[in-house]
Amino acid sequence: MGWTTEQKNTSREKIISSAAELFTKQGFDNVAINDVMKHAGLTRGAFYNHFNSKSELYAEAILTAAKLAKRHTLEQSGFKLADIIETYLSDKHRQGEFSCPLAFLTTDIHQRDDNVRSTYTRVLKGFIDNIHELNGDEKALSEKDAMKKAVLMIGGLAIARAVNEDDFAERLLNACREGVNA
Amino acid sequence: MGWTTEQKNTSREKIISSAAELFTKQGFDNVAINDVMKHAGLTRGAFYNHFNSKSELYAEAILTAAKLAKRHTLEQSGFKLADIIETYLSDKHRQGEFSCPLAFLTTDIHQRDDNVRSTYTRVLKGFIDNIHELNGDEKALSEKDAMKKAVLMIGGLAIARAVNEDDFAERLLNACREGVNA
DNA sequence: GTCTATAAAGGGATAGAC
DNA sequence: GTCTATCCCTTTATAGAC
Repeated sequence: MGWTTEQKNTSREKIISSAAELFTKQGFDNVAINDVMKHAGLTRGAFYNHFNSKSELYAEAILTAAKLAKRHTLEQSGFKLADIIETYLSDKHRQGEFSCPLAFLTTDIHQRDDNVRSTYTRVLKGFIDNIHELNGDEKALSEKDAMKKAVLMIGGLAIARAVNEDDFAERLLNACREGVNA
Repeated sequence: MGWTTEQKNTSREKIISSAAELFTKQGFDNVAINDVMKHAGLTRGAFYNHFNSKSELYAEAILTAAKLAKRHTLEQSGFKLADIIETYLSDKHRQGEFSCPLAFLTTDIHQRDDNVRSTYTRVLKGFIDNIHELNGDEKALSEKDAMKKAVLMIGGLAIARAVNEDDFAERLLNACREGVNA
């Protein structure tokens, strides 16, 4: 039989991008391997030819979801920090039009294995680094200040998504927008 | 047979306090009804005599867990806002020596039903109100400022718990402590 | 009200054919 | 590499005895 590595890679990519979307929006436990494979146009049995466990896929999905969210955010806002904050702490983000795994999966991560938690930690560090870079060299940001901004963005979005009152959530996002820009 | 309402209430309280502890630390999906009942010294079958569903218990557990966390925090710190922040954003809290459901369950809530989300929303509003009260009348806090403090506390703790590097988590908590006090 | 037993469904992981 | 079929375990919820 002729299965090229290219075909295998294509399947793998499809699985990961499906997982990125489903896991980020629904969390680890609410998504079955079957869901991911169906979404990727494959069946269950093929899964273990690409990954050793659901958890391993989850870690990959977090990386890809973070890249997708970053791309989406920059495309919407350009490279000015204030605009990026506006996009990140927007109602559209809260509604899931796009989805940053740092904010959508925050408390899910603590329940997972070390591989997943290390991945999350790495992505979070990248997020904080980006804040430094986007801030420009003008008014040298301390690590503390960058962390505070990151927490207001990620934490603010996570909390606003938990709340089931739109106007209250909007006020929360608004307060955070102001706080990050301060 | 003589089952008094008092005995029923005692059982109910045991179930709820067990649920408060287990759910808050492990999330909704990682705790089975059986776990809660065992922890309460009962068996599965008795559960549905007290609650209609796992989700209904979860909502009750969030209320009780919030009260317990508040009590613990105030006992540790007294009523000065700066001390309370110190306790809330402490390594002990991150390690689960006590557990605020707002921070431990943040992204879990979005996956649940409206009853649970309403409960979370209510507890969060109470948290923000407490910030106002504890701040004293001296320098009238705006709603925005109280929300920013709440997000730095709840979000900061939630994120610090996801991270699996102690020193990085400690720097995060530290940045938030400074941010809330500012 | 609590117990044991069980129904009924879901999901992670594996086996073997193609 | 992907498919169908299946093992096996967990879990929510219910039934009926005490």
